[in-house]
Amino acid sequence: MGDNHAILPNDGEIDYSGYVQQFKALADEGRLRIMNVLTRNGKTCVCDLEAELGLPQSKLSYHLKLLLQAGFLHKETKGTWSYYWINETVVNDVLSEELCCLFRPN
Amino acid sequence: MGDNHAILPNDGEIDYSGYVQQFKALADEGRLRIMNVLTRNGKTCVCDLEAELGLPQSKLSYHLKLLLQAGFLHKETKGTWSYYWINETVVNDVLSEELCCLFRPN
DNA sequence: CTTATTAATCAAAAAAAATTGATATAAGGA
DNA sequence: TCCTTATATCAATTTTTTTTGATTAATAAG
Repeated sequence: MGDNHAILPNDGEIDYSGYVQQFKALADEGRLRIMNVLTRNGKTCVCDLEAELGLPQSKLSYHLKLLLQAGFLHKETKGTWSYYWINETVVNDVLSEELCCLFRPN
Repeated sequence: MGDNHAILPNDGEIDYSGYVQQFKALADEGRLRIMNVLTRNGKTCVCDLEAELGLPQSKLSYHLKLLLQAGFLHKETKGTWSYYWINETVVNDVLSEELCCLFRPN
């Protein structure tokens, strides 16, 4: 029990569940491709993602949900359309600058 | 096909497999705990990790292999002991500075 | 009000990953 | 050499995740 307690938390004090959820969300090629398209194109509706990625609608919906739940995406619904875009704050808190342009904007 | 070709690769040009492997490696609480212990303690042998983490040996070996294959760890064998430690270069290329002290040193 | 469109949800099946206990390997010491 | 210790590997099982196709819900347009 050292003085670095506040800086280096002990193993027992850490709640890993949020990190696990985030890394799981990124641990899939389809979802990384979604992140990449949204990084390049900005706010996009599901139907356009469907066209751009060539993914069936229900599959896309499933993967978008995981990314959204992990906090990596924002979502807005307008009429029957749903738009998704990158939550830069969350992405930047997780990913390195080296991954900029690939999965995080700017 | 714009001029930003070199900076923003198109979806089709990206090989995601390495990224997927890396995020999969991090997408597990046991493995994040291993990363955290190694971040805090530096080079450690498997038997000490076993004791510190309370994981059965074959399970630990399995998870260490995944982290090693993803590039996040170095490994050195001395006699019957195997020592693992963080590959800071690779970790830093993937994770944000905010994750410093948790899963990446310094 | 009927029909078409967009997207989310659901349940079943398929695929992938993790756990377990046993066995194998390899080094070191008696 | 024989025994012990440290670690890796293997095969079988269990668990988790993903895929698929169908259904539902909600809006909009005619």
